[in-house]
Amino acid sequence: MRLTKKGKYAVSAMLDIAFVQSKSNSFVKICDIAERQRIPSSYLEQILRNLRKADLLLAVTGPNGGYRLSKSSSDISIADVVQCIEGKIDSTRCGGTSNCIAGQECLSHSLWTDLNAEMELFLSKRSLEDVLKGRKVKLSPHKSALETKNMIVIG
Amino acid sequence: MRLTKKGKYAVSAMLDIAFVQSKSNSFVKICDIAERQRIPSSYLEQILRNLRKADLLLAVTGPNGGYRLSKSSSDISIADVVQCIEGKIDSTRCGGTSNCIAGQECLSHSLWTDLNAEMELFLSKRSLEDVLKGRKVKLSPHKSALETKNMIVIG
DNA sequence: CTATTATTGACTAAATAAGTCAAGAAATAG
DNA sequence: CTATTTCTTGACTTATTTAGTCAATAATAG
Repeated sequence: MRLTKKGKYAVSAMLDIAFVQSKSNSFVKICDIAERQRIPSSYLEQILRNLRKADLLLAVTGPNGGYRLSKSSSDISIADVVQCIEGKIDSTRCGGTSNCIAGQECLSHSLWTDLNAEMELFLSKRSLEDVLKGRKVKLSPHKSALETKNMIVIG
Repeated sequence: MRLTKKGKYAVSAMLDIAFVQSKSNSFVKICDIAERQRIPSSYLEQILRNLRKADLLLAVTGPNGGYRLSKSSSDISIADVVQCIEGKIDSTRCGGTSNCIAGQECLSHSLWTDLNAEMELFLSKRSLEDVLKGRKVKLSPHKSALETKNMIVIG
């Protein structure tokens, strides 16, 4: 299981949407998420696109459009989000074929697959809601231009 | 905690050395490890160099020289090896400063640090010896040139 | 119609990982 | 002492992946 900036952006974006939704019920725009979460918006486009294709998000085009979660934030795990973006990554040397070396499964093979399973379990036990509730969400104490636009610091 | 091919090569090499040592007590040469584990030998040089600098290996130059573990295979964890090669990597967006966004710790911050801790724990609970014992080590059933050179398939 | 917002896909740039090389230094067998 | 074996070092190249950009398109509300 790989974990890059892209996957973390995705989680941040999903948490942002989940949070906004829990307050207002309106659709959330790419540019707003990008601004709050400090993610390049054209990059975020790509990411949300994939989350939508995986049916984790719903999108509505046009004025007052934007994104919403496709289901409750308690029904979407962090693993769902990460796997959608990073893909099913196997962490073995052989690419999961067990043909590591000269047609044999290597000794470290199960070490890596076990580690992988461990990570997946960890992330699948945590829903967006769990993570949101894990911390008090508060407005930033600073008063920058961004923050006055109802900035939510939920990374 | 990052985990690249390089780190996996390192683990394979350490397991190889641990295994050979458990049988013969002789020093293990780079080129033999490289051949058995299918690791480019000039790349492996780099890797073993780092393991040696970190005092996980001892090296002896000259005829009949090579490498040995600096301590018992039960006293070297997979985490030791991986961290030596990959470095202490933090998996947060902020680089561990907790200044993720606008000076605030992001919500996902502890998610990533917790995941990191989980991985580190997993790998530090497993010594080279544990991994070696986890699987029957056997000679390859095929009879290639390589295998006849006492090839040990322990990846 | 017009403004707003997502959609798409091809593109570039930056970063990192993977691998190579050549010259050197240490140890030892003979 | 000398030749050989083996590790040592650091700079180098190449390949791969990640990160990010852009411009044109489609959908929808008012």
